[in-house]
Amino acid sequence: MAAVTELTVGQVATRSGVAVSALHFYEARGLIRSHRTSGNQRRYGRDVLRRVAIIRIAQEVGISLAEIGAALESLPEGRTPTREDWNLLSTAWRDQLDQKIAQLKKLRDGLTDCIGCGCMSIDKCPLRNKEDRLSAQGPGARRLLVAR
Amino acid sequence: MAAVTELTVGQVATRSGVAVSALHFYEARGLIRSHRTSGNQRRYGRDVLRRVAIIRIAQEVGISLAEIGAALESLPEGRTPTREDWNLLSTAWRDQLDQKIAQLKKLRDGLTDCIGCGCMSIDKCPLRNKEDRLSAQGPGARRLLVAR
DNA sequence: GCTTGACCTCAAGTTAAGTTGAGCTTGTAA
DNA sequence: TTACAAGCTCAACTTAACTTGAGGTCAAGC
Repeated sequence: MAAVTELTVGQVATRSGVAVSALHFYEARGLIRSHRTSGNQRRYGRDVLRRVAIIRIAQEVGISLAEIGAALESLPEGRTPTREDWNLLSTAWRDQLDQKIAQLKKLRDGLTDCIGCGCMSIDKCPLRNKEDRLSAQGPGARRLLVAR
Repeated sequence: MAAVTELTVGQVATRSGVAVSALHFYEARGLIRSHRTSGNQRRYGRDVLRRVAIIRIAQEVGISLAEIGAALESLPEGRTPTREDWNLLSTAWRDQLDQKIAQLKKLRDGLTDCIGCGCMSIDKCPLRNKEDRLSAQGPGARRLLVAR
């Protein structure tokens, strides 16, 4: 064990808590990169750990891999985020998280208001009316699922 | 147009804002029920509107169709919720929503703390360490977050 | 030098929640 | 009575994020 500069997939998997297959997958999606040994095996620099950590955090925030990839890509030279970059990314992602939280809170308040009210009787419930409004928006109105 | 007691799929779709195909799907999953005309077309009682409204609300809370089905099923006689039942369901679901909100808040606070900190150096970040614990749950796509 | 565990590639499977399409039947308004 | 919108069934497709498996290679310890 001389220089511990290079990591195998297995080592990255162990240290990051992400399956080998997931790492392959991220690489195929362009989220991480590796170079190969003469025997065609992947070797990673240590910065891959940071990258993977960022990916997982962003995923928890609810960001899709595609968006994460775009965010990383949009960094100058597509580099692994420095501390400065990370501030930008995490701030943006925190804002998204804030929005999501706010949305869920609104829904919860709706639910709370509904408990014990006459909602189920007919037509009065704010939650249900919200539904109605959606259907009233034109012929063949369809409720579109908002992308995450 | 005598008794307006029975609804066709199309009518239910229009009034609930849910696509016909989705109604078929819910029926296949046992979430709603219909009876058939002599010509094999579906007819629904009006209570289906209430059921569908409940299903959509629960989905928005982040409950899966399977869980929604189980909840409805667990009602005595598998009936469409009365106001009393609805109180139970909505209370339970609100609690789940509360938990989800709390979880996201924790994540946000973690992100906030991380902004500008030395997280990216190595091993110190609370978010990263949390990740380590969080690995390995099961095959297939993992739904980490609330949809929408 | 051989065995064994870690790797490699590529294709196909998985889950959720529906949608889309083909081919055929019903119901209703003119 | 006929046209045509609305319904029916069933299979296959969709997206995201991976996992699983088959069939074959690499590397390291004994």
